[in-house]
Amino acid sequence: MDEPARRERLAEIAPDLIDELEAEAETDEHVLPDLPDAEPGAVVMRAAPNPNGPWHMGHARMPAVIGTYKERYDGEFICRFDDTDPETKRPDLDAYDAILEDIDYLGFEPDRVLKASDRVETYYEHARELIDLGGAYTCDLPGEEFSELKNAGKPSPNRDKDPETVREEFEAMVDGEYAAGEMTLRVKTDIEHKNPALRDWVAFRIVDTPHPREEAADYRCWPMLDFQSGIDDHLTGVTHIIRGIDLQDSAKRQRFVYDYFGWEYPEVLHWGHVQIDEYDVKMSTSTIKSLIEDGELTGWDDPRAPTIRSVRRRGIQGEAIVESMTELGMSTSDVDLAMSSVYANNRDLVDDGANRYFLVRDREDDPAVERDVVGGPEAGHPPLHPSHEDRGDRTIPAGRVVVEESDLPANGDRVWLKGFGCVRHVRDAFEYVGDDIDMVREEGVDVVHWVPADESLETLMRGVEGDVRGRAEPAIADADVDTVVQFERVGFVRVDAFDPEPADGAGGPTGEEDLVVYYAHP
RNA sequence: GCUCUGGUAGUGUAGUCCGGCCAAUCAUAUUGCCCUCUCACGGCAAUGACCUGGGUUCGAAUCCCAGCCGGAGCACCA
Repeated sequence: MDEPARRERLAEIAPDLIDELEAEAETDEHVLPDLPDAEPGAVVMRAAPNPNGPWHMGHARMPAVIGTYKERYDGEFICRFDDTDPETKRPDLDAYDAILEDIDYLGFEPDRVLKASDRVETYYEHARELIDLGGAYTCDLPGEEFSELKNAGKPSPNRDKDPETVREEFEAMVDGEYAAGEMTLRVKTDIEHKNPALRDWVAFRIVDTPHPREEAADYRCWPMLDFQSGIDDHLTGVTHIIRGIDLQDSAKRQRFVYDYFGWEYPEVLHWGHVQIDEYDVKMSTSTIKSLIEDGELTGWDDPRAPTIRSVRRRGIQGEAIVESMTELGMSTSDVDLAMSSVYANNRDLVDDGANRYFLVRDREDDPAVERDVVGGPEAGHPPLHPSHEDRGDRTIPAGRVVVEESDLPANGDRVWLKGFGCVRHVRDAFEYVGDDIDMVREEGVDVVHWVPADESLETLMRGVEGDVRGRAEPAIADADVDTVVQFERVGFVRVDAFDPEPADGAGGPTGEEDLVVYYAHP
């Protein structure tokens, strides 16, 4: 009895059990916990990336989780670029679109896209209001001096300035009358708060370096993340903030501002850092950036880089990443994501569509070896997909063939060239023995992949572990660029290009190849 | 140093709030078997965990205390 039949039968004998079964199946699909106090149709969340480069794998967690909740609660997904530091975390002008593209690849589309650097006037207005409420003061103490006072629980001498002076000095900050480091605007919190991290934090500071965006290049007085983000979350109606544990204290800091304004703070969830196994390269935007600049990596989509673009180029579906990311749950402890989990999800997605081809690898420790085939048909005809015979067969010319050395049988032994037939290794040649499949089924002859020596394509297979060269069967020329195929007994790859241009960095095509593929996973 | 926060199989996760149905769930991983002209897909099975020590209790992964180990913040970064 198959699944639908079983269900039908159950519906006849115990209709109430069916409801129970369906209810269970539904909750099981929710890998992520329910959001606290979430009203369907009234959930607003934001991803707040810093646009300082394309995303690495760790960044995928935010859109994956927000997007998944958005779908569950029919909520809103805001993408807000927190680009308020033109200097130390200087925005990269290409990164805004690069990040939106990465989100799109993951299968989500933000309902709104905002840039903090467009909203500076709004932050100024709220700063003025906060000053009038007595909630902020201008402070000209050097950071180190303030830090000492703060750690001792002692106030800055500027703390009790009257609002008029504060207002004047803040306007002077806005007007660019101070140089970097000369003046800040601090939020008046509780200078004796038991957590030193919350004491009178900086809301605005002066940055001399102009913002790279032309629209924002004239501003010198910039808000700090906690101020900007706190104001924006309220103004854009964010109901649920999801962020990393590095921002654990942010909510506590921002609450002081919310209290001054009489606002209600959103629900907050924190999660730990994600580490990903399998990569040698550290998962950090700046590290990857400098490796690319040094030519160690061929770009953001180099298969050795732990970036979204890299796995995308390898033919891994965004959905596979989203599934793995949501499976990580929402725990506050640091987690390791096993790439094998992404691979397992991806195999599910691509196996059915991936046509099969042969690639004979030529590696130092397992070189490709050529042999003449004596006798037998002119070509082999393995199917394009074992589960879809309707897709037809490939044609692989025999004659002189190439196999991987480790697949070469000892002299006098037999091997089955898949889709062709059984041959015996005799005096450096393959003598055709026949096509009786019982030799495989009952006599234990191994089945191996092979390609013709002459008609095959010079192939470069790029992967996490580095580049591998080899020869692909001619029929792969029928595969479209950008499709995922499976090299039997090797793994899934994405067809990247035919007759590729040479690359400049370390690794990549030399220009002599007929085909470049990117290796996804076994 | 001060302040947060966390510790369930290799990895991730459920269970912890409201103690018993938990000799602990699911996924992935690994191994073996079946299927198979792929080491894919599919099917079956095995492996493998409650940080430690006390306490409360008839009973503790769950409550309490202490300890150990980890992560984060204490920036004019995000």
